[in-house]
Amino acid sequence: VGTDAPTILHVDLDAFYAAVEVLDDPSLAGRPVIVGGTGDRGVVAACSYEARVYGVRSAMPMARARRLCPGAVVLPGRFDRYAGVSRRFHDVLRSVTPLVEGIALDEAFLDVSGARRLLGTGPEIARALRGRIRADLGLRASVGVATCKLVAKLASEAAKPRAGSRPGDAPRPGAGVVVVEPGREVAFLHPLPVTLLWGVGPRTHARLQRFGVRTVGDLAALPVDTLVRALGPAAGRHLHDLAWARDPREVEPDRAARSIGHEETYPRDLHEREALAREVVRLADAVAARLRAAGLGGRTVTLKVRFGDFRTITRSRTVREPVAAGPDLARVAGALLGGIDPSPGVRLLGVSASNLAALATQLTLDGAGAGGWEGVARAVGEVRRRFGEGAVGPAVLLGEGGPGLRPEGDGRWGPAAPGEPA
DNA sequence: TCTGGGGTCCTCTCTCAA
DNA sequence: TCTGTTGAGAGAGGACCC
Repeated sequence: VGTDAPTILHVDLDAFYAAVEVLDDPSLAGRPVIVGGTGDRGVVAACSYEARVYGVRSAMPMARARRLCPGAVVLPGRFDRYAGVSRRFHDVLRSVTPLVEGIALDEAFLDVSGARRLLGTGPEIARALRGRIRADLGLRASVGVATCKLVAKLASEAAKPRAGSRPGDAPRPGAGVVVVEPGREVAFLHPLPVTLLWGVGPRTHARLQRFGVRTVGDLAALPVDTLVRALGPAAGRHLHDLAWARDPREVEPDRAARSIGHEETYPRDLHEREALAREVVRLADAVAARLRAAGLGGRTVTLKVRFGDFRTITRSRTVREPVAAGPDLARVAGALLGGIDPSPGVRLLGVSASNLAALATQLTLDGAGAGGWEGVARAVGEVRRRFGEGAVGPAVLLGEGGPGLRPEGDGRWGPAAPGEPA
């Protein structure tokens, strides 16, 4: 048992995508801004606090968001730009400690236990970080300081600004930094709504409501056995521990990816096998490009199909040797597609690779292994790097508006509206 | 109201081998 | 030889997160 509790920070940029858009176009300041898929099937990826007053939330269908807030500025999003800002954000964090675990573009945990001697107390580091993010990036961050990840995360949530209560109201600034002192974790946690806990989504919440659980305190009062019966052993025990602020998870700086995939929702359902087969090639090509960039191959290839009625199935196959080349991925995924009846109409198609392993490049450069596609893939990567994503790609995609990957960001939150750049 | 795309982790079922 | 046990791995689905 350590005599000194760890000091964990959770840093979260406020309304990240929308804030970047305001940064790049100051005329948007103070207006409701919504970033996401602009087409009929798009969803909200992020929105400014001025939009939240109207009830707009992330993950909400864009059609509904537009109805709730007709005056909003709706933007398709520029993923590359956000990723660039995110890199600078993480650079700022790593200037404090190497123990930074990125959770998303706009969010990270820091273990500053070892930095305290040099840089001051947790709260002092938190305030300094906030200031540097504001000065260097022009963005606002909320920071939670606590002895474990869960409490730090909820503390940063508590530090966030709040939307006003009536349309047109200005947002209310948050505390910016919220500190939960060691020993105060349970008192902080128990009054909070149970839905704030990591792992309590709509389904689990519905189950918990049957036991009258509304707050984290209610959850903590439930016997573990009851929870295990209701939610299963892993989730039951885990949530019970969290409700008592027992969260031993460490900050892990270098988490390796477990899977790499691409999926796409179409503006209209696809019914024809040929069109779907072409899409599988395109998605496989996209996955292959990212696998190669990471120097990885996948042994398991999964095809995901969502039908018009939203029923979703996956079909997967595990092969002996990791594959990374587009044609190899496409062959496996295409075979899986062959076992599926597309006649009800396919809304979404996805291809992903898992069971990842480092690629044995030396063995395959001369085309001796992995189907002989490695050399070709290398050349394709080089041509795309020099001449753009559309410069070269699978022949089957010719006449489909260019063979290559779409630029990152386009369609990232659903199909674009007609007339928008595709 | 009509539901994105990037993922992670867990559970259940089945098969096969020891 | 027959039967039961166990564990690993694959495959499918589901819940959840940002």
